[in-house]
Amino acid sequence: MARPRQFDEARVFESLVKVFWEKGYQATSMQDLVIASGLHKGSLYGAFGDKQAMYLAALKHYDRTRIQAEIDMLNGEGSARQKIARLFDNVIESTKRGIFAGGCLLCNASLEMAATDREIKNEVKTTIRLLKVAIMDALASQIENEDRAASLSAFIVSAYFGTRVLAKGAAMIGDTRDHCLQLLP
Amino acid sequence: MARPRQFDEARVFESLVKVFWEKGYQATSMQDLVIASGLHKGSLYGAFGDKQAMYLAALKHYDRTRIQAEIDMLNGEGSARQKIARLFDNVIESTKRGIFAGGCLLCNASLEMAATDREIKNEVKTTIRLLKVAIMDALASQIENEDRAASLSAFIVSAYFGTRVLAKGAAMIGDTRDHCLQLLP
DNA sequence: TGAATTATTGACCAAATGGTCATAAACTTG
DNA sequence: CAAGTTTATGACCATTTGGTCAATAATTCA
Repeated sequence: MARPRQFDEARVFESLVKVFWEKGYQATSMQDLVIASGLHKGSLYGAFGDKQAMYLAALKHYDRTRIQAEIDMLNGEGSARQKIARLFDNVIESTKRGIFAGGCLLCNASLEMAATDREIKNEVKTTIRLLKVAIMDALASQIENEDRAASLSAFIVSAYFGTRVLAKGAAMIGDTRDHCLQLLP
Repeated sequence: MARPRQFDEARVFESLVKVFWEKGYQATSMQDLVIASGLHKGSLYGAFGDKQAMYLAALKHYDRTRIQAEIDMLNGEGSARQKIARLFDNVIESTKRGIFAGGCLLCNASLEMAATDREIKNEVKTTIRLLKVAIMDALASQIENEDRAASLSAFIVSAYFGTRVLAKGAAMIGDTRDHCLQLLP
């Protein structure tokens, strides 16, 4: 063994997430990352490799905290209605609280990076799938037909990401939740 | 009067749209714009002012061609069902044809630029509103309750943009259309 | 034709970009 | 402690960035 890391990895991950979440990949400079993380440039490159790897690490951290929290909620107690409602309520609430204008790093990554970076596309794909499965399981208790539950969950994911786009441009999120709920029995 | 423009403005607009559509704002360099447009750097700056203005001009051109085409379709002949179905079919088709992975410049602009550029946020906002109104009018023939038509149209816009996000990351667009149609009488 | 006005061109620039590297520091194990 | 190994540091680098500008060319109107 040798000299151990002196920085708190979790805290560094968190700072990278915040910068990329707020500014996106291209608009974030190494300067931004240095300032946000408090580390020196060399340390960042030593720990991650390059800027793309930093983004990927940040995205994965985001998925395993923010998105996983939604999945846990979907796997928890409550009716399907309650769970789906809460999924959208969380978007509405974060928009109101102004958390990067209600944006979502996963959603941003899909649009900004999935077309050009294979690894990120993979991460996006698998995380979206996990979210879809969690929704499907949540619906299972109330929708017998498996195919119907599958396609309905895909649809809810779609509507969910749509709110994330609209949150930044126009404020028309409110109705999306109610109409999704109308589709439930 | 004096020396007139020598380049075909429409063609230049179109080339700017394509570059920004494919790469986004930050990832597009002036070099890219110079190559795509065939103009020299000085001419571009002379005609537009700066890079942000080029993006805004490209976005407006996109809105007045691609988005307007959807709005025209919504204002045209056919039942509400047919029109909404076609809205989503167009996304599915462009995804299959590989047009920038089914992406949408308006959607990208909302996520990448609306938070930092007031003018672009405005353009995004008003265009989304136009789209929503067109959908509402299309629904009017079959939905009496005006409030219901309004909120349903907001919802469809949301689902529509969601497909644009998913088109890049995962392929789960198909079901969205059908579920939207289920909401129609 | 010539004065006035605008467009075109491409060389040029300061600043910022992502990334490297030699050196110093800190820790583990024998 | 000393050898060995990893991390931390910040100066450094080539390249690219968005943007400017003076010179030239093309056009209009008197």
